[in-house]
Amino acid sequence: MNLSTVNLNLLVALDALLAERHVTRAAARVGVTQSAMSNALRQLRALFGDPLFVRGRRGVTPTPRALALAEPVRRGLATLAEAFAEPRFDPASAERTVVLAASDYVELVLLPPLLARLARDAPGVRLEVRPWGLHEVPDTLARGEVDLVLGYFDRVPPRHGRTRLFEERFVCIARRGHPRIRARLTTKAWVETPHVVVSERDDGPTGVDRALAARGLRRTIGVRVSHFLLVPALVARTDLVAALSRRVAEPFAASFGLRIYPPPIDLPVAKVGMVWHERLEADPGHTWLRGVIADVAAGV
DNA sequence: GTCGTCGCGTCCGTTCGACA
DNA sequence: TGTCGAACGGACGCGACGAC
Repeated sequence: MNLSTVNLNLLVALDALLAERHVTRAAARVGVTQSAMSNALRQLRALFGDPLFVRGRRGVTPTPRALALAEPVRRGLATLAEAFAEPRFDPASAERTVVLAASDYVELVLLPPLLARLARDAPGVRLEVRPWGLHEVPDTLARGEVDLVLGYFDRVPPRHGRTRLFEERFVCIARRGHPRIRARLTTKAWVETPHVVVSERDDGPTGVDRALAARGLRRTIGVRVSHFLLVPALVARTDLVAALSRRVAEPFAASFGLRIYPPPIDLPVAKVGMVWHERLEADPGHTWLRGVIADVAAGV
């Protein structure tokens, strides 16, 4: 039988007739008139080459052929109903790998509490983190190679969703025993001492540079690196200084022998967020994970 | 965008068979 | 014989679709 020539609504009618064994009640069950149900039965009879139902005392009685069709039709309709049902996501039983793109800074801040939460609530959900800078949304997100990007985003492409996660303040760091910087950090000493700068691109000023420029100041850049976690080690072994995210500076200060200073000028507050492609907007698993990340971020 | 065709469903009326 | 329920046919409306 070529299914493309069959009106599959007839199976719904057949299922109702098998359940009700009464044409009028079967019609009411499906939501059509008795006449339409009678017409459906006529088509079913032609399709299967069998009367399927014969008149009985009160209603109709199924033939052996109709009874044989009952279970396969019921199973088929149940499968279709399941396919059309609203998709659900059960974190406790889900098996899924989620690909994130994030800088080492975001990994340091978010991954430990996020992994602890996943281990507790969704042990089958695994994370794969790809290194990525802080400021730009990678093309891999639109291509489906990455599920979620975390960072500070200047611009988000169209057809992408975004959520703000937390704010980050900068502090200044220098090694203990630095020849120019003692108990207090002055603007003059900070600007004149060479800096470690974290930047994935070398063609533009950072937020710190723009804040300095607004005051007519310009700092000396000693070295540009691409990893935040490298900064404490470089500052500890050289006379370089840095403006660094507070959440990175504080955990490393004691072990690297660093001093943390409040910035001598007001620095902008960085807003860390997550970005995803619109095709994942309604995905139940992705929606759940975004909620978990937002919840974890609220506690960092 | 308009028009004709086709399929499908509704509405209404009629016929037929089973049964109390 | 009256009632109930299935089957059938005709008129009509509606939406999809192709041709122009």
